[in-house]
Amino acid sequence: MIIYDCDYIAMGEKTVVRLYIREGDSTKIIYDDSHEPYIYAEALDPDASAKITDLIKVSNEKVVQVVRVEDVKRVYQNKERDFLKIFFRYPFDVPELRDEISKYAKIFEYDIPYVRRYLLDKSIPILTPVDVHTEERDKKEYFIDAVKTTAEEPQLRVMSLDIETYCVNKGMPDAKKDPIIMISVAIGTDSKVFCWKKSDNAEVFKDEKSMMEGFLAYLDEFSPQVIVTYNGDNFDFPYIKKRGSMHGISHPFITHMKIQGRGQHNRTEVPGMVHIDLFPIVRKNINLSRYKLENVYKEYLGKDKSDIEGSKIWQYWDDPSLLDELVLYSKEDAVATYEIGEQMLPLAYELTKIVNQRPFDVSRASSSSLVEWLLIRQCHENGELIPNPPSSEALKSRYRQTYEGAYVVEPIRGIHDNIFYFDFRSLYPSIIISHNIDPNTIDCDCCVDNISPTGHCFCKKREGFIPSILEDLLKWRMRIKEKMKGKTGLAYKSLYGQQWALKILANSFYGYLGYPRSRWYSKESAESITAWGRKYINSVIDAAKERGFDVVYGDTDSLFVRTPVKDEDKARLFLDEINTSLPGSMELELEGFYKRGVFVTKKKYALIDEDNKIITKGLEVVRRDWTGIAKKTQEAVISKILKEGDIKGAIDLVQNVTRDIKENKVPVEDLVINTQITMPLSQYKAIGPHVKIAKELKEKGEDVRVGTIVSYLVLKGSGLIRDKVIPVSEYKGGALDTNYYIKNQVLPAVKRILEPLGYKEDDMEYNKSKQASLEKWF
DNA sequence: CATTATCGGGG
DNA sequence: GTGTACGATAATG
Repeated sequence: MIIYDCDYIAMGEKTVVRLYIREGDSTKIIYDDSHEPYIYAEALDPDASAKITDLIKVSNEKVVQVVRVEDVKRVYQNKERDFLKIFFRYPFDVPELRDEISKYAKIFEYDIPYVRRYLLDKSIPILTPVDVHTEERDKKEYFIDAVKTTAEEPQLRVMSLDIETYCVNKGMPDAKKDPIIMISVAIGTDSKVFCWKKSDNAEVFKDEKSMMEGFLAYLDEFSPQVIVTYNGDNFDFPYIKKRGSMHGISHPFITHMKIQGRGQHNRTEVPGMVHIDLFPIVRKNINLSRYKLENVYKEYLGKDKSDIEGSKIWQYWDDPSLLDELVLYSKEDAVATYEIGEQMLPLAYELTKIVNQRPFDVSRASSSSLVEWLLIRQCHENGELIPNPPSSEALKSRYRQTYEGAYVVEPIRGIHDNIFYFDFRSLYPSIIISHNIDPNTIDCDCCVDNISPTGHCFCKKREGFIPSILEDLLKWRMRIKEKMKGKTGLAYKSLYGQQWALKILANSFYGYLGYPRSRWYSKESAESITAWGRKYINSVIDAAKERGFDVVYGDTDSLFVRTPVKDEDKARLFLDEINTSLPGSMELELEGFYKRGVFVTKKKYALIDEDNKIITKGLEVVRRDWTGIAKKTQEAVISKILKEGDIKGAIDLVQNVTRDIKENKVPVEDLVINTQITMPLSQYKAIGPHVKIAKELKEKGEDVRVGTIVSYLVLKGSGLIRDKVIPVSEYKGGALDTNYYIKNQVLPAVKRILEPLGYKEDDMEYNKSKQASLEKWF
């Protein structure tokens, strides 16, 4: 069997953990009431223990009190000390009483979510095959014994889910009025669409409610352990809950669904089902210019799928001759989601196993959180107290202090051909290990020969907590890479996921040390790492130059070198030489070859590979509140530069666009600006153009609400932008503010690329440069 | 210059 | 859930 999820409930006087288990083909729940919530505290007052024991508080007509207090010894900051271990009945009693307790003692481990606490204390392995000893009590199975790992490796049942909704209005659908018209699922290559209009390619129901019930019956029958969605946290799941409750559907999927977070950025889960939202995972782990499902499917999996513009979906639903196209589109969305899931789930599973927390949490965690959970686990296993997170004052001051970051070579600006991209990926982990960098080894009084370029000394006699964990991770990764050799299929996939997960974790330690919210924050450590890093990358840059490479750009751990022709042997030779000279686990890798690149400034460049695939860093900004003309012009400029290597051509292109704008040759739809209303109109302190229009439309009795997208044009005039805007719906021709469209839309979009290459705004604007020189002349 | 507001993904 | 995102950019104040 395999434990794939867990949560807790209050049952009578006890807190009971529910472990969700896959056994053979079925799912079951095992209960555990043997773990009490607790925190630690260090007494400030000789009577602290008695005073804390006597604490009592009435909150919401419930009596909250401490269950008991024990005296314990724990290691904290390298010393064994006396602490109080304070027990509670329920996890939510902790926040009720912790301020009171703080009056008598300094509290520790008071903010560790209960399920985390449980998994930590009991060492329950998640997603690892186990045998669990249980006994039956009150017709429920109770966990009694430690788990034993077994060799059996059951697969979790995975299903993807996607919904389509009906929405005529501008903006995103509103669950209060816009119904769900289709629900699609995919399991492997099988897929299915539930809908409520006649179609031969879907399972048809009489209305939305019965369609939802049909879907839920299917869900019960298949009972997946894992549901993958694309942005289900913020859209599909909350939408289903809302519509389901409105219809009075009583099903755990509807009634027990928990939506955490507010407004945007939710986390949505259903007890006993692991909801993996692929959108945040893909965004964190793959570099793309856009993250629409369609883009990810094409750029990451190399597959096409049909696309229907969101605002037009209702038309496909209303027109019986188009309905099947919508059914197909919906089905393809579910299939694409499933396939992306197949690629990303091994990583999510392996991260889950390494940090041993719930897959739901792990799949949504930042890499700094993952590192922290790993450190917490190790710290706990060492019998030490977990350091507290920073207080809000400490946090503020941490955010204020900055330090010198990585070495970034100012790029040779312009277009370069035949670029090899070297990556120094394990640079920072290697530095941390070889120099034993840790908040607790810094500035010891016993060593003098391990001093960072910033002047901090790190102890060589005592291995640091962080370097030791990091070293284990890297060794582990090397073992996995050995095992991968000769493996195929599922075994390979799982190992690949494992080494990927380990790499992500190892590469996050530096960031963790410099991240202000970290429990093991150490600015001095972080800046010593970057200082040593600058030293190493510089030595590699020097070596590259010595061998006749043109170093075009370098940042932190990466190096772009230009060669007259693509000479892979030369690149490999250089790599081998460098790697024999580098210490320990430090390794330079040849990550790729690009036939052309344009380097603009630090952190801003675009590259094109031999398959004409373009990747950009820091340049492209695609936003809904940009006009079509700005987006199109930026895209054309990047493409012109990379595909034709023609900067002059790009300048001409921009000049032509500005001319077209001045001569009113640009279609009006390319000049429309779309901006969303995000709060009630009365709450706005700054009245932007879209708010001004929204207020006017509301006056006229139009349906304007939170979520409405206002589409407007900017008319010729003077003063603030909001004083010269008009809703697209009311535009009947008339002079548009060509200057605004040029100065505030098109030029800013292309300036970020062309200006650092030596061109001025005036060079890009039609007639401008000529006029300026003429004026001078006369 | 400081403050306020919007973007992303989803239909 | 014993934890509430973020970094960049534009317009107003």
